[in-house]
Amino acid sequence: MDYYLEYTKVFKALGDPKRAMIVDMLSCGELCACDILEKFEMSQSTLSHHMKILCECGLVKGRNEGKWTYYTLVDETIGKTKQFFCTITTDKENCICRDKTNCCWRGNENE
Amino acid sequence: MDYYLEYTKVFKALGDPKRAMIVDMLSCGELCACDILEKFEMSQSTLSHHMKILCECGLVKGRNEGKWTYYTLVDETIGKTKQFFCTITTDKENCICRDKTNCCWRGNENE
DNA sequence: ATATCATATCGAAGAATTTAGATATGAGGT
DNA sequence: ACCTCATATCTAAATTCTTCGATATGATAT
Repeated sequence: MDYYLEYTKVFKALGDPKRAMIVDMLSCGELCACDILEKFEMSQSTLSHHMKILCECGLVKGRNEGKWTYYTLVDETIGKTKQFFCTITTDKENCICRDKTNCCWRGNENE
Repeated sequence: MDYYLEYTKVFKALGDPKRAMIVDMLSCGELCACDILEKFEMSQSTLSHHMKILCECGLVKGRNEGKWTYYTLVDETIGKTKQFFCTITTDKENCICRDKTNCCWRGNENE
């Protein structure tokens, strides 16, 4: 069930309004952590934590330049996530609802 | 910031692989709770809790018929959520990154 | 080499989420 | 009326998330 897990990580990352807002900010181009921090009322360590979550799910990537870290959105992940969202919300031949086994999700056994 | 909050609820709901899988199952049409429960290794009360979260964010709605509850996806929410996802990941004139005030997210003060 | 700046990591507290068992509700059947 | 079935709600334990202060790291400037 890695398939679901991969994309639910992205959704979980976007499930926090501050992180969704950070993504929105990055949609117009690269920003460094300090630019983002300026806009929010949160500590530097909290922002760093949120950026890590956004990076770990693949939605954002960081680039170091001198003492700064610049962040950008990752188009490929965005595209794949849109695709995933469409897939799970659209009728289809090979949907899990037609799978007759009763084990489509059993925790971590297949990870 | 109700705008972000509204959709981040949907993402949070989809941020659990079991719930994403339930949505996938519903994509081919209405199912009752017992149909869904059959496919998963989870207790009835846990499923009921997950269905509540999916309903509360507007992604799913329930319909009672006799002793059964039938669930379906809500197309309108799906469409709006796609739109939101596109908006926050696409460059745009009125992006919050161009908003010069430094208060775009301050917790609940505007709710 | 030392000081400063930007960012990351650690550690801990509090809040929220996930889960299941027990119980409640409400519809149907006998 | 009573029993059973499907689902919801309550409660509580375990886990995960969020946040921040303190500290570490690593780059640049003096």
